Parts: sequence; C-alpha cells; structure tokens
Amino acid sequence: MTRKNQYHHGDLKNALIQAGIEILSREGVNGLSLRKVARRAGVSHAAPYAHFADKQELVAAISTEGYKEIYERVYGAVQRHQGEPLRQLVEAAWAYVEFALNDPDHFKITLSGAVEKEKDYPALVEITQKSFNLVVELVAAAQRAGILRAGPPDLMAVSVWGLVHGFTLLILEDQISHTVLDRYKLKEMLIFSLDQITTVDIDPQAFI
Amino acid sequence: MTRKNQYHHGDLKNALIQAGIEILSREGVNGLSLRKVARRAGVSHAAPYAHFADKQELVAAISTEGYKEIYERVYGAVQRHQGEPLRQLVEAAWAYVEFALNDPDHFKITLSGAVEKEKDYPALVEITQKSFNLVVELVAAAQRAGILRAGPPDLMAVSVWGLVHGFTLLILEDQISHTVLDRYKLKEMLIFSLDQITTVDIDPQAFI
DNA sequence: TGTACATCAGTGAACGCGCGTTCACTGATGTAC
DNA sequence: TGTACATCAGTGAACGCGCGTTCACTGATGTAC
Repeated sequence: MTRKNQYHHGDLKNALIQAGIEILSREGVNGLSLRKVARRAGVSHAAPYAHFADKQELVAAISTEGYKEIYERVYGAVQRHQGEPLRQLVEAAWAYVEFALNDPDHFKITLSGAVEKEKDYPALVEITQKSFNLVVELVAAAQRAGILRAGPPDLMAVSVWGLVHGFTLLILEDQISHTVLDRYKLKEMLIFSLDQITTVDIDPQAFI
Repeated sequence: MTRKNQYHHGDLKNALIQAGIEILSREGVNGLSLRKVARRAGVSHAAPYAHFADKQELVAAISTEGYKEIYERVYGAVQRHQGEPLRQLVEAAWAYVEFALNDPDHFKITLSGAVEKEKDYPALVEITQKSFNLVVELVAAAQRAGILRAGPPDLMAVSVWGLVHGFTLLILEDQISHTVLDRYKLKEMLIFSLDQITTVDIDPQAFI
C-alpha cells in the first residue's frame, strides 16, 4: 500500500500475496482472481506475470503464507507454555482455531488442497512438513507426560490434528446447529473435544 | 440419461441434480456450472430455470441430496449393528468416510457451506438436523453403554463428528504425509482415532 | 563523473472463453365441454 | 369421442461480464568504461 507512485514497485511479489489475502478476507475464496489481486496492489493486470507463472503459483504462495502463519501461531502457543504439556495442547489447538476464525477464507484456501501439484512448490512442501512435525513433537511430549495414550506419534498427530481440524471446519462452514452454539463458547466446545482424547480431566475454567 | 427424445422430459429436476453430481465427480467443485449440468442432462441451457430459480438453488438441491446419502449410509451402519454400540460407532464413522472417498467433490460441496442462506432451503435444513440428531442418538447410546464418557450428548456429538470430519478432510485434501499414509490403511487410522476418544480399547482386527 | 546500453519490471490493448441470466418463442400436454 | 384452449416445459438467440493469458511496448535502473 505504500510507495505507490513508482514504476518499479520494489516488492511487488509480496504485495501481491498480501493483496490476495485481503481479497480472500473481503470476498472469499470464489472472489479471488489474478486481476483483482493486481488491481488491489495498484498495478496493471499483467504485472503479476513478472512474478508468478500463472494463477496457480500465486495461490500456492498464498497457501504457503497461510501455513506459515498457522505454524507461527501454534509454535508460539507451544513456546509460551513450555513444561506444561496439557496447556500446550489446548492452547496450540486454540491458536489453530483462532487463525481460522480470524481469516476463514485464507484458512480454507490454505487447507483446501487447492494447489493441485503441491510437489511443484517446494516452499509449500517444506512448511507443511515442518508443521506436521511440530504436531508430532507436541503429541509426543503429551504422551511422555501421560496426557495422551501411547501409540505411534505420527498416528496420534493425525488424530489430534483431525479432531481440531474437523471442529474448526464444522464451525467455519456453519454446520453446527445454533441451538448448540448458543449454549457454549467455542473454546469450551474445543476443550470438551480435547478432553475426550486426553487421559486426564481438563478443567475448562483454567483456560477460559 | 433415458427418455432423451421427448420435448417434455418428465423428471428433469431430478435429472439435473444427478447430472450435477456426475459433473462434480468428473470435474470437481470448480467445474460445476449450470450450463454444463443442462448439457449433460441433454437439455438447453435455459431449461434448468423452469425448475430452479438460480444456480444457488441447484447447488442447494445437490447438497440436500448429498446429506441424504450420508444420512442413509450412516443410518444403515447403525441399523446393521443394533445392540453393538462400539461397532455402530466405528461402522457409522467409516460409512461417512467411505461416502467422502467415493464422491469427494459431492461430499465437499455438501459440507462446504456453499449454500449461503441455508435458511431458504427447508429440505436442506431438515436433513441436516435429522443427521445431527442421528449422531446425537448414536453417541448417547455409546455413553449409556459406557463406551464414551458422560457429558452433554450434543457436545459429544460435535466432538465425534468433528473427529471423523477432520480425519476425512485431511485425507481428501491430501494433507497427510505419504510417509504416514503408506504405512497404514485408512480404516486402521480412523479406528486409531476413534480409539482415543472411547473409554474401551478397540481391537482393529475386529473391524478390518 | 558522464554516457551508452543491457536488463528488468512494469503498461495497456487484445484474444477467446464460459458463465449466469433473460426473453420472446413454440411444441406438447391436459382439461372443459 | 372430438375439439378449443389454457398451461406447462422446453428452445435458441442474445446480453453483459470478468476471467486468465499473451504480446509488443516503454519507462526506470544499474553497470561498464
């Protein structure tokens, strides 16, 4: 948004990615087009082709950015509660949900597999693996602390991620009846779900 | 596909819904357009407007149909294992996953909240509520049998549905690393997840 | 320091496409008498 | 049973739109001498 009057923008590539994220939040996944992204970045609609081979490549960059934000939020929650594995689990899960609530369509495009040949985008592959490994470490620590049952940590990671991811999407896609939603806070509901998977009882009051 | 040569089709409305489902399976969510649906049903591209006010209404009908299929599959699993609450839980969950695997894009459009004002489509509202109630009854039975912990059945239903839904989507959207996928069968992975949420140990061999 | 020139990152016109939707129409069907 | 006519469910042309992508171009920048 700054430095608009220059012929040479300086950092158009990132500006386009940010513009894309803004369009997602304003107009949703279906509103995202290369031409709108260019317009929002204050540049002609052909300019993006200097930085991205095609639309797919821009979407891959936006997904990569989304995964990075998710990683950082979750990692931040883990760091903030070192030595408290139950709290790490709860707050990491909540960080994931919060990102999705803040930026639903960025979340959706990031996790929608919209990038068809993910293999072609090494930065995306890298951050997805890094993120999965973070979850594996998190659940492994919880297992060591006796908070999750024993079992292959990668399978356990899929279970925990699946639980949190499914909860997030049911909320985002408005699939949960409002007669339920009206009676509980989202974080309460998330904790109730996590409570089912942990071996210890979670006191919701400690987290809300 | 039958009775093509008649000016009056007889049951074009349902034929259009089926054509839509076929296009979803062939070309995915982004390939779905009113014009393609009409073409596939062997009818001019304006014909659908005799049966649907707009594209959104067709999508709502396709979603309704998707929910009905899911309901029937899950209900079938429940019926098939009366008196065995653990088996009911596992097979109902697996029926959900199987529908998604068979018809990924029909599943996605059905659960994507693509229908913006769901309220305007009473048939859709009805089947979503009916489906949720089925899950509530299922988990309540499991709670009575001591297989799931106590707690409000509607919250428990959200937890179980979320777990299964998240697992399903992570698979569909290809978010699970192939180093994990290569080592386990999907049903094993699902059972591992369900095993975390139940109070009893599940023997995967009994189900695979 | 000044100039020539290659390179880079933009512009704007143009392309062809498929889309959702509207409209005047027409052929088929069913009903009243 | 036969006919007139209203209703229904289609047709096909036309609309305006936004899209992704290409292309010849040009203005700005940086480097060699």
